[in-house]
Amino acid sequence: MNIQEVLAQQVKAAVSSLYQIELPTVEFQPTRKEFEGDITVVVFPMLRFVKGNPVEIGTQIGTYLQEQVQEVAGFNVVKGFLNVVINDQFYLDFFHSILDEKDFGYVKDISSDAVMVEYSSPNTNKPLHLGHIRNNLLGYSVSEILKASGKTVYKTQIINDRGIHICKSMLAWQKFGEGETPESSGLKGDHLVGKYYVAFDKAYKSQIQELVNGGVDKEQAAKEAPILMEAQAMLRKWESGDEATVALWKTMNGWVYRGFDATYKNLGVDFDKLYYESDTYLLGRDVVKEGLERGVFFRKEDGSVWIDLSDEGLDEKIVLRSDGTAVYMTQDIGTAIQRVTDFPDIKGLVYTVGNEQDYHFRVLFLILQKLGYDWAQQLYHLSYGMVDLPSGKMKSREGTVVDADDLIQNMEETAEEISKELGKLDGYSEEEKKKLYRTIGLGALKYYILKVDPKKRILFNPEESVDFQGNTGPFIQYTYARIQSILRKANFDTGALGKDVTLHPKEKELLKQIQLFPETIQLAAENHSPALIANYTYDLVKEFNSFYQQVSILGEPDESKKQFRVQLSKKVGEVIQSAFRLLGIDVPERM
RNA sequence: GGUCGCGUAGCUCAGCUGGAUAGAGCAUCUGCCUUCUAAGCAGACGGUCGAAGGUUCGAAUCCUUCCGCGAUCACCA
Repeated sequence: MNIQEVLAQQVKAAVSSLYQIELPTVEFQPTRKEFEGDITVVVFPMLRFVKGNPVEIGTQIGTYLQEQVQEVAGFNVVKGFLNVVINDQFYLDFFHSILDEKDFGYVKDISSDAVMVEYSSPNTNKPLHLGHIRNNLLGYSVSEILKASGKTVYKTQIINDRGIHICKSMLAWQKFGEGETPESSGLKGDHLVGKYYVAFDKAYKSQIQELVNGGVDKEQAAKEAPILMEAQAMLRKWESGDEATVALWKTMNGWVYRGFDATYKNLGVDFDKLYYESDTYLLGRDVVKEGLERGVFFRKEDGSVWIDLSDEGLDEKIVLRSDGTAVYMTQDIGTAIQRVTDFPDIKGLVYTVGNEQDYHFRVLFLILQKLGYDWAQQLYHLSYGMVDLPSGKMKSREGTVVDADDLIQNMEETAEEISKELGKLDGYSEEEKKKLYRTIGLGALKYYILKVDPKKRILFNPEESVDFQGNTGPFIQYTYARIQSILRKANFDTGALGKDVTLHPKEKELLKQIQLFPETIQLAAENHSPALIANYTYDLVKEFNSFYQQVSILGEPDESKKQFRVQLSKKVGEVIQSAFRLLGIDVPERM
């Protein structure tokens, strides 16, 4: 039981004993640094039940607590704030209780109810960029956080492997590629295919211009450009199963998948189950037809099928085209149902998709509810803000993107430069160094993105790049490395570990912060927010560095105290590692 | 135009279900490496929390209106 739960009961008991009144709740907050105390009881809300002067009431409750509760060592009252001092023993007991616990803070008995987290879900016509990185990091991290909070989690993605966008790359490759392959060009598969996506756009634009110069109206030119019409024809051939087209599609998608795999591996993300749109794009149609019979949907005169959501404050939305083919929404209905069929233990789905699709997911969830699926109550759109550049939105076809692979490589190179300047890596082999640069570079990038509230849009300035000092990944990794350095030099003697040492204020602060880890994980899981983990870790690390600076660990003459500090440092290291694992960030032994 | 989101220090961000004098980092300026890693620590400077009303003992936080930025409202995905 943490101190807040203990005190809540005791405060209620105090009020009951002093005033014969039952309080429904007690409000707490951490005591501000400028006052003495560890936890603060806010008296104001009690005034609704207990009439009187807040300072007097606070003092009376404080006196009661000090007399009756062994953990309470003292108190003071400022205005309506009762600051309670908790004795060292409480924190020491807490520390001993978690000393040997592995993965402290993680929930160990995993619920049989599962959650499926979808993330990444790229189109297969171009390489991944910074926007995808945010998506991947968020999805992966939220998955890990949900696991640590006690859920079974399946990570998945839906690969958008069909459609006009892919035909554009295919067509451009046919026209301008001269048989180029990843092997012949030395290009990564996704980059090669992306190159032809850009090539298509260039040709398309110049054809439009030609038409316009020839006197054609601009809008019409955009529809009639020959290369676009060719692409549309190619899509029709693909849908009719034309062998040559399908073969080319398979070949080029294969290149892209190998490229994606490399990037995913680089980023350190993975998936338990993949879904391909080409496999599932027909599935939703049956459901829609069935829903039509049950009156969930209605048919318009031209044969198209719709749902009326005006009762929910939304509009009518199409779910099937007049020619009977599936739209985006149809596929998503089918995919959701397919997933629950494949994994019957799923009680919820988390969709990691940008906030430009907020409306789409509101509609999707409503439709699934109206179709009567009980799990539809548990759907969550993890909506995140776009990553924009100072020049504006990233657009693959115009080449204005920060490429994922390039960015990762840049980060590693920056880490290498800084490491070399600092020159602390004597004795490391080239291989070890390389691995370390990766750890640090990726750590900087991942932390930079994950520490921001997912809802907020990120403005990424490549010129200024990502910091390595202050509230950053490397700062936290550095602290971890420092701790490991101490542990390498320390002799462990748990027998000498004192159970009744007097705590230094910094030690107490550290223990308080460690104690917050389990609830922080729960909070992060409820809010689907890795940012809460990042900020927690930062606070812990700041606290440790301050401790490290003020208090000598290995130089402490009292063996009992020294052992305590060594063990405390070790625990802080473990929590840093556990927390960073939730963010998908590695920690180094040295740096 | 309707709907949704965002607006906190020069910049990037915290601020939990309303609570004490709104916190960090970067940048600028001071100190601290003969002692456990200075990617660090300690400090200074920097704020009409977009604006105005309202609710409350108490508002950055809740409500209303307005302003700014973004997204979205397709038989595209």
